[in-house]
Order: sequence, then C-alpha cells, then structure tokens
Amino acid sequence: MVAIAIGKLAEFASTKVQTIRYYEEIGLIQPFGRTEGGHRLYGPEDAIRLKFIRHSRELGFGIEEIRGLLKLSDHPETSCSTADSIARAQLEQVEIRLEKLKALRKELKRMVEECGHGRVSQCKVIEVLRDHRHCGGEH
Amino acid sequence: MVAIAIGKLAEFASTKVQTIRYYEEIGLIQPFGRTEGGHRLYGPEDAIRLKFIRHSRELGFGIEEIRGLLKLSDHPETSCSTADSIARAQLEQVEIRLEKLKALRKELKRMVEECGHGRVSQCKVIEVLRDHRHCGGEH
DNA sequence: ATACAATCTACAGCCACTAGAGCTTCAAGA
DNA sequence: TCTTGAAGCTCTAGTGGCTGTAGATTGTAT
Repeated sequence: MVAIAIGKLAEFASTKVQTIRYYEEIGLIQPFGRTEGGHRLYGPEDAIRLKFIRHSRELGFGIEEIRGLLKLSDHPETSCSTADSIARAQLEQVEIRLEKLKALRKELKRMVEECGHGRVSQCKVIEVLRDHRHCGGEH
Repeated sequence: MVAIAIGKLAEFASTKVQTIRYYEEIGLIQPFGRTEGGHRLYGPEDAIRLKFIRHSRELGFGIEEIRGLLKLSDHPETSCSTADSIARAQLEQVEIRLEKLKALRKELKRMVEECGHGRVSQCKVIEVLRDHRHCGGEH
C-alpha cells in the first residue's frame, strides 16, 4: 500500500501544505482516505495531479481553467480542442501582458535614465509620474 | 471657489468613486472639505495628485512605494535619489517579470503548436501540463 | 414640489493563497 | 512501552488593491 502524508506530497510538488488543503477545499484534489487520527492520505496519482495543477498555475492559468483542464485530463477519450482553446486563450493573454510590460519598461527606463540625481523639483521620475503626457503614448 | 465632487474627480482621473474613497481610507488623498450634507469636496491639486497615483499604479508601483513617491513629490527640495532608486527597483522587477513571461510564452506556443487536435490522450497541451520535463527548463 | 442622479456609510467579496493559534496524532529512538 | 518532537488537524483572519451592494441621505434641475 503506497500512501503518503500531506507534507511529503507538498514537498514533492514544491507546494505548501496549506495550499494543498486549499485546493481540497475548492475541489481540485482529494485524498483517497484518512488515517484513524484524521491525517490525509494520498497516492501517487495525487502527486501527478498536484504537479499538473502547480504547473498550470505557473503557466498563469486560473483555477477555473485548471478545473477544466483537469476534467479533460481525466477523460482521455474526449477531443482535445477544448484544451487547445484554453491554452490558446492563455497564450493570447500572455502576449498582451508582454506588450504592456515592454511599454512599461520603456517608460521606466526613460524615467531613470533622465534622472539628473538632483532635487525632486527637477526630477524626471516625479515629473513623468505627475504628467502622463510625458509618456510616448504607450499606455 | 473651485470645488468638484468625487464623481467628477473620478471621471477626470478615469477612476472609480470607490477607489478614491479607498485611497482616502489608506491615507493617500484627502478632500479639502465637505459640504454641509457630508459630500466630499476636492480641488484641482487633488486631481493632479490622483492622476499621479493612478499613473504610478499603471506603472506597477505598489501602494507603499506610491506613498513614498508622493512624499517626495510633496517636498521638492529633497534629493531625488530615493525616487530614482524606487523607480530602478521597479524597473528591475519589470525586467524579471518580462523574462518569465517570455519563457512562459515560449512554452505555451510550443504546447498549442504541437497539439494534433485529436483526442486528449494524445494531446500535447495536457501532456506538457502533466510533466514538467517537457519544458525546456525555462522555469 | 418633485423627481432623479449622485453621494454617503458600512460591509462583503474577489483571487489565490498564506499565517497563526491551539490542539491532536504520528513515528522514531531509548 | 514510553517519550519526545515533528507533523498534522481545524478554524479563522489577513494579504493587495480594489469592486460591488444595500439602504439611507443629499444635491440639482425642472
């Protein structure tokens, strides 16, 4: 009988114990049973499932999207077009965030590069923050 | 006497009324007075201050950082090296996030490109999520 | 005078966890 | 078998930065 405690599972998936309990609360993962004393017991398939969840979170998927992906993962016979479109939507979001961050970096760079290191009254950083028109219209 | 109500201020700074009240609660901005009935009254300098706050938020600064930047902005005679270092730290954070997002995009791209649009059992998206080793080690 | 928009306070909810208090259970060594 | 200390348990509250709602009051235009 292979059974691990929540601490080992957390360690394996580089997660916090509380996070696993939270995932249980919201219905993402369930221990297959409990000890007499009430400690949660997990099997190897739970470790895989948790890693799936964590990896998806790292890739920026939200909980509800992960719920969908897990459902698909549990039903290998279904079409993967749903998984594909979830991933595509996520990719799109990432592209948008990337563009925004790039514009942001540009403005921040300009701010710090133009700073004359004098008094606040002549500070470009403060000035730019004060007046949006100093930006190149990137946002 | 120039005095505007919270709604006008919100409109001017493209903010929600509740957001302004929230900023008041946490001590970022204060109305110069109230009407007899208790409605908040703002002046033009508050509009500038609010725009400063919003712009800083758009650039990703946290509330505490903004608190510091506002303090500097209120004291033009001080050195701007603090503003400079806050902005530099922010730029650094943005660079880090950019790199992470780029890696993320790469992986998502590969995922959706390799998807054969068949059954979930052969789906690359699901497979990649399941097993981190499919990634190029970017994260 | 009346209608209706705007504002008021106070509180709950969002997301995805994270931290802590106070207690109980488990596992390893003596 | 006993002890001890780590690990687990439940429950609650807090994080950041807002956003939404309820129900009452105020302001303004006709």
